[in-house]
Amino acid sequence: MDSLGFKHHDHSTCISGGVAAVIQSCKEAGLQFTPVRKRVLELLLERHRAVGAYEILDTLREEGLGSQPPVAYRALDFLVKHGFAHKIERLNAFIACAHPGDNHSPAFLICRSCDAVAETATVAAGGRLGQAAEETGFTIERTVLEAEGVCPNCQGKPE
Amino acid sequence: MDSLGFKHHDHSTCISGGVAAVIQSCKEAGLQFTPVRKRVLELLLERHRAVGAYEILDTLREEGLGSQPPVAYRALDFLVKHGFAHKIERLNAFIACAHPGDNHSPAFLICRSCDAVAETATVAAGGRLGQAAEETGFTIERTVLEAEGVCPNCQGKPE
DNA sequence: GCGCGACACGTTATACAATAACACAGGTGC
DNA sequence: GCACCTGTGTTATTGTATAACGTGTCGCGC
Ligand SMILES: [Zn+2]
Ligand SMILES: [Zn+2]
Ligand SMILES: [Zn+2]
Ligand SMILES: [Zn+2]
Repeated sequence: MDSLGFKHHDHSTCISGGVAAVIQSCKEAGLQFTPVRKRVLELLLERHRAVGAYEILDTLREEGLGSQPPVAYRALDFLVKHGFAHKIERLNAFIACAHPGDNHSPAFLICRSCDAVAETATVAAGGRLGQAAEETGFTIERTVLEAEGVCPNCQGKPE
Repeated sequence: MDSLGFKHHDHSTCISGGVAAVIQSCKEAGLQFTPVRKRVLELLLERHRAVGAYEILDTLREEGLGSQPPVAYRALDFLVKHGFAHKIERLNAFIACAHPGDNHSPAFLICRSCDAVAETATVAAGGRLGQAAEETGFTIERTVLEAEGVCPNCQGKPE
């Protein structure tokens, strides 16, 4: 599975493709894909890993697109809200979505050595937990599923 | 399942039992269960919900057990490291473990209305995600599984 | 007894993450 | 013009977490 993420790939098409897909989605949904939002999405796609809000903000500041935290957070909130990016709770950081457009409940594999993050899909309230929830009458609305470990490229590396 | 957590129960035994179990574990493993660590565990058990580090710290300060953030974080790190408590990444908060002693990979049901948190068990690197990881050669060491929704007691409540 | 390392604890300072609150600017509909 | 909505700019503040350094204590080998 290519989109699973630890492989090398043509990164420029990865960015342009991602941006194009989001432009399309916004057009269809009547959302405003403003310059700040676009730039933040590009930054996430460029980095291709989880990025902290303040790292985003530093870049925006250098480029004159905004210098205060709310600027970055508002753009990130927009992207997350509409499924174009995800927040990695474990890292308090953000990453571009690997399959924008789909309505999905993502899961992540996080490498603790190189910080790479791969997105994959889960069954919405699936498996064991969904079962336990149903038994007790708990209604699941959203799940966070993040696995931490070592990616194939970092296997065997010291520390 | 009683330990799943949204039901009423005898809370005093819940605390004393939890502390006793941890004392026992520490004795066996040769760990130091110091006053600060004990008090923090008690606080988590008393609250019986996710508690922020600074809320813990406030109480420690009132009781003269420490006044600076590292005091609370060190105790919490100890408890988490040895499986006596867990961090809820989604809330940036901590909760006492419901089955201390067992070596387990916990999952949580978080009520967005009343903030109750129930701990349940998962298969270690289970299901879909474990499969995807194996296929790509990713080694999972730890998983975060947190479901957000509405608990049975809050179903139908306004807002 | 003495030196030493391991570990817990105390304290200062700082970094990083997130939001509240208010002002302003541009469109759109009437 | 005017009300309304959405996005942006800015100031200030709160919340979360760690770096770095010093102190005290205990157990161990000598
Ligand atoms: Zn996604
Ligand atoms: Zn890696
Ligand atoms: Zn547990
Ligand atoms: Zn509830």
